[in-house]
Amino acid sequence: MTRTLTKDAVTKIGEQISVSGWVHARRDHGGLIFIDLRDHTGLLQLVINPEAADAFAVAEDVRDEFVIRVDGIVRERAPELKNDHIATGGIELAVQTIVVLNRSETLPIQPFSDAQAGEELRLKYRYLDMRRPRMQEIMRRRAQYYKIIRDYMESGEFIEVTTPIIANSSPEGARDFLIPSRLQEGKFYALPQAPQQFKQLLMVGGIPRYYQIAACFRDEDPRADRLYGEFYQLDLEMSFVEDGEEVRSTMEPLIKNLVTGFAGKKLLSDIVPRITYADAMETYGSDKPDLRFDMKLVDLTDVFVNSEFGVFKSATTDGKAVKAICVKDGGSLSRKQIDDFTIIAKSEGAGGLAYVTYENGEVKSPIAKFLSQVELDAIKSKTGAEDGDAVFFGADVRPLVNKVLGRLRSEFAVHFKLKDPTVVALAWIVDFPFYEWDAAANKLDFGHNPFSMPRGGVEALDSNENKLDIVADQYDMVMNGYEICSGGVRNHNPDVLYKVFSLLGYDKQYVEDKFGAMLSAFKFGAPPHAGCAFGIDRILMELLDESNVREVVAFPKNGSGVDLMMNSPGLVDPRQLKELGI
RNA sequence: GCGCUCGUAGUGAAGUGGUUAUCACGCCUCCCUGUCACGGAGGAGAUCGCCGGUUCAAAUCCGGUCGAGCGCGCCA
Repeated sequence: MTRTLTKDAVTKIGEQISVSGWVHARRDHGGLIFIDLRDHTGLLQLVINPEAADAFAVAEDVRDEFVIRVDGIVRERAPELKNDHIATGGIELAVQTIVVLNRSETLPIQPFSDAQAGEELRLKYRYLDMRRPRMQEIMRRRAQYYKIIRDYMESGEFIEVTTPIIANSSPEGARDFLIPSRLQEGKFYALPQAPQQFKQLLMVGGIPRYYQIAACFRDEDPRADRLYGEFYQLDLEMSFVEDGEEVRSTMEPLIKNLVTGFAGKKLLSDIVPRITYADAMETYGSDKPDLRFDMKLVDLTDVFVNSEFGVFKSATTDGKAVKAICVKDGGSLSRKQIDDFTIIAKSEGAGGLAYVTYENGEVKSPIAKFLSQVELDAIKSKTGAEDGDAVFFGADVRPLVNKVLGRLRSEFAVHFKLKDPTVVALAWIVDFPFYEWDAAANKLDFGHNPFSMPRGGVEALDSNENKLDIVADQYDMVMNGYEICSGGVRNHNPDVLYKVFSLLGYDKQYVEDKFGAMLSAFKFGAPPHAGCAFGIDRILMELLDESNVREVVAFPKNGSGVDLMMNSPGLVDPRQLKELGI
């Protein structure tokens, strides 16, 4: 007999059917046994009467999560016996035979309990955790998400190309996963951190638009929004594109559709703002601001040029700044809570956290006595503070002030619950600086991506006195404070590529050694091109309201890079090592 | 590498110096013919992550260590 799904049993009243699944629950009344049979479509109540003696004997021994096949007659339940809580609650299966297809030991975790097991156990027994409805839902949602992405890219005439997984170590960027070569003893492959060079070579190869849901591998410590080891990007590149806006406007509708159509959330604004990196840092203190709430940073440096308050006055010269954020209802914060925010400010490098609060038209503040009335009035008018609000200050070198207040802005938003989970705020952050100052190494370094084209080309590289002022047509997309995409207009000119590296002290030979394929390819008519890559695990996490990327991945590694289920990484046989010359 | 937090039956939790370490779920045995979170009676199950210290007395306090989560560094 063909197998019937539990959800389809309702259409077969009076018929004999065969159903397979797991024993979800068993209720033994002594002379009558009920079993809730579960398959991927739902639950179906089985009724086993003593008259079916063989089946009854089997049912007495069956336990939760046994895998069984049952035959029986579908019958409608009497009105008083119907169960509204399940889709098949109007019917039940009067069982004739039960076959145990597989037994189950008592599960080490209870997937169907309200109290969910700790993550360590869930990952060790992921195949059991996956039986939970929530995990089942996430797997299906992920597949739908992939389909929407693929359909969009295909309709935009992007060509899917699979690039090598066994590739080369790259000198810049994240730590590589290395693979020793057996045939070329002493040499190594590496797993790609991203298909960056391959996709650029596809452009030279005349592929007009490329995309791939690409596996990327990085041996860096994870975070809640960052997986260890491997993760997936929607990677794409477009040829003959000289302005990043073309990439941004091409991809924006997909992301909007994922937000509204796929996730059913509201867009904060249908117009996705373009914010320069410089403006983002000045206004939000972050290059990935959460725009669901305002709380902008206000520059008050001018107010304190002649201040009596030394801390502020001394921060008005030499590239320093006095800035503030106004926190609505901030006056409700307790002394203890302000102390906790002060600890956060200090952890970001601030010396302290000055503040004023407004209550019944009066200013209350530990620093009020150092401030003139003119200054107090300016603070109030420039920040727009009202009764009940608090204004917090940062006074130090400008980038540090931005960073500290940017962090506090996010923390205040969490405290005052301003991050509406039903709303998604998108933004493009554009014009990233090409170089940045690496304070630890005391040298110039690449800001984002050495393969992007500095605005102005070679001339800009030569003419700019301060190399930190050079920007690139390089852009990130930000979703609710998460960086979800990074891209740029690429550098397809060998001379410019030599030049950008030479400013960091790398000679021609170094560039040729490391990027030989790209350099020689660029000598044979490389079209201008631009692209980007979306972090699709992270986007899915945010769209499905998960606070941890591991929740949207079938078999993630834990924070120590260990697969608790498979026990990887593991030891290998010495003979394998010998064969590899290790 | 660093910081913060956590680690108690199979699972999830309670227990902040003092009897036999508590509860729920799960598990085992018996009873039960309309349950669907079935019910009833009984039972097993914990060297309180590990090592050391303080104390008359430690799950509880202290030090170390291992593991986990979050954050920083890192992630072109």
